[in-house]
Amino acid sequence: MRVSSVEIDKAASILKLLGDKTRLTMVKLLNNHDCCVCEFVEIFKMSQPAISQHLRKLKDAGVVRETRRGQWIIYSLNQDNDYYPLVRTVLDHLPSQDNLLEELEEQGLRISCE
Amino acid sequence: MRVSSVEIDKAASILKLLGDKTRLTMVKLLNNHDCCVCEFVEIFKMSQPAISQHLRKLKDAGVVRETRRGQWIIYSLNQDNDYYPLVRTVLDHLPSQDNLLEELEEQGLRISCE
DNA sequence: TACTTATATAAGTAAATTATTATATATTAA
DNA sequence: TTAATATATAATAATTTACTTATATAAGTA
Repeated sequence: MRVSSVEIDKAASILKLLGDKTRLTMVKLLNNHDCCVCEFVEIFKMSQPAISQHLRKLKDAGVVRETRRGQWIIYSLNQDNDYYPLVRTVLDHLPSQDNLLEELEEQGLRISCE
Repeated sequence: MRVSSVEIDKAASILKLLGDKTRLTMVKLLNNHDCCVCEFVEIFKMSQPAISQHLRKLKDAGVVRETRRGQWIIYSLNQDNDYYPLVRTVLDHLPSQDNLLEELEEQGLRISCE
C-alpha cells in the first residue's frame, strides 16, 4: 500500500491525542458531522471546561477547526493537513458513534445542522 | 473502504500506547524485524528497565509477543489479534526507521538475525 | 561452582495529564 | 443597558506516566 508518510514525532503526538476515549469519539463524530461545544457536553456528560480543553488540544494540533456561528462555535474536522490521511485511516477502523448524536436529536438538543 | 472495526475503548488504549515516540518507533521496527531488549537499549540510548517497561506495556496490550532464544528475549509484532489491522495501517503511514538498525549493524551490535 | 550477561520487577520521583471550580469574554435578546 | 447563553481561560487537585536506581531471576560460560 502507498500512503503519505508522517514524521514519527508528529505521528506520535497525533496518536497520543487520539489515544483518549473522549477525544477519539469526538473526532470520530466530527468525521461525519460538525458539532458545537454544548453538544459534546451533553454527549459526554462532562463539564464544559473539560470539553473545551479537549477541543483546544485537537485544535492546537491542527486536527480540528472552529468557526463561529452566532453564539455557537462549531467544530469540524480539519481535512487540510499532512496527517489527515493518518487520522482518517484510524477513524475507518472505528465503529460509528452516530448513535450518540441520534440520542441528542431525540432529546431535541441537537444544535449544528449541516 | 471496508476495514475491520475495533471497539472504541480498545482502540483508544492502543492509540495511547502508540502515542509515545519510543514505543511507536519500537513497533515500527518490529514490523520489519524481530528485536531483543538490548538492541532497543542501544537504539534509544535509554536504561534497560525503561525499555523493558515499554515492552511490557506493549505485551500486556497484545501488540507484541516475546520468545526466549538462549539468554535473549526476542520481541516480535503480534499479528494475531483483532486490532492488528489498525496497528498495521498506522505503521503504513510512518517512514521506515530501519536506519536505526543499520547503525547497530555497523557497530556490530545487532543480535537477533531473522 | 562462581561469574557474566540479558532481562524483569520493585520502589521512588518528577512531570504530564485530565478532571474540577471559579471567573472572564463574546454574542444574543429583553 | 442588563440578563442569559455559549465558550474560553486560570488555578488547582488527583491521577497517570515515564523515567530513575536497586535488586531479583535466568541462562550461558570459565
